Amino acid sequence: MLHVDLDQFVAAVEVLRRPELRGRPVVVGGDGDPTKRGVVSTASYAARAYGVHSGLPLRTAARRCPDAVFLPVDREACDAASSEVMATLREFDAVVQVLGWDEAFLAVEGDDPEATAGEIRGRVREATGLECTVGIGGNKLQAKLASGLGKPAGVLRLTGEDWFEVLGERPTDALWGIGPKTAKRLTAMGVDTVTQLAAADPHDLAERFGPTTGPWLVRLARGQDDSPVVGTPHVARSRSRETTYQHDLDDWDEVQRQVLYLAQRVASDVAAERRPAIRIVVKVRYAPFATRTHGRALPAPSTEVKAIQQAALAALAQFAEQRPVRLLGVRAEFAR
DNA sequence: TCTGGGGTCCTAGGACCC
DNA sequence: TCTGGGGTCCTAGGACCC
Repeated sequence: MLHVDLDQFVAAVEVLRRPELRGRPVVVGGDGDPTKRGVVSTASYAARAYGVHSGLPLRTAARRCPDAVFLPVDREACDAASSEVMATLREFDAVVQVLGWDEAFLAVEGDDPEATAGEIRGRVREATGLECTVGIGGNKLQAKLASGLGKPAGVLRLTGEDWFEVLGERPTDALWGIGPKTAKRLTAMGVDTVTQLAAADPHDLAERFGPTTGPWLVRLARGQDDSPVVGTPHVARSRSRETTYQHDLDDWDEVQRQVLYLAQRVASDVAAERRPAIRIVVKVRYAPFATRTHGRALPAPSTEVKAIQQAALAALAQFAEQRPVRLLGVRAEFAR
């Protein structure tokens, strides 16, 4: 099992077009203006040396690394580069599962995965000029963790044998699927490391985290994962559009107009999908950051702009509080 | 000078039914 | 003057990932 992960993908796409940026701190995110609201999508390794990383507010990034070049995300260029990479991966004799722009799993047979990994790195570089890291593992979880540890421009193997040697003493949020909230809850139970989580009682965790999540956490810590590599194209469950406003909206009529606009954009996405939506959900983030959602089922499955806008307005009407708004979102759900 | 945009999955609680 | 126990569906919220 291989996991291919492009190095600093969104920043690398910009460097490809502007070679003079190579080696420089490049920060991509928002609309490229670090004085506005927005976060870092990808920082080049030179920028990461200043403590700039994905998810960091752009304004903070500008303070930490004032000499960085700030750029907006060029979606079309990233789409194109990603397609080229994935087409290159599909030339190999393997089932390929794409995850977003810059990642893929490859289920490959063969007794020399390091050689295959090296070949993948070479072919991707040749075809696109982009560097990637390849993780090798006995399952998707191991391969995914391996690519993260092997970055940048490397090949690393992580197996059941060396799993605890490499990860055992690390905090639980080193695992794929455990974030800061879950790590904190685990710490409160006296579980700090991967080894400790692996030794936890699944029934005990089921009571605290639910019947699915609890036992899954233990399997995660043990490096166990039997999920298959799925090569069939991804079918979206939902489509959404959202906007964070540079200035909070304090006029509810304006909020209604913005929801209608977002609903119209979602409707055109839904129409392009050629699958009717069954439910519309409106998301409101009140200043400073409290987020609420309300939804409304469509009277009948539909791709119609009017029906989707009407459902969005009905969903908006369920919000009791008309306080200043920072963010609005509209999501359409498809039938399962 | 806080905290994007686009997704997925799971949980918990209430409604409803038998 | 008390009201069980399941099962299922729907909704809102939480957490996580890229």
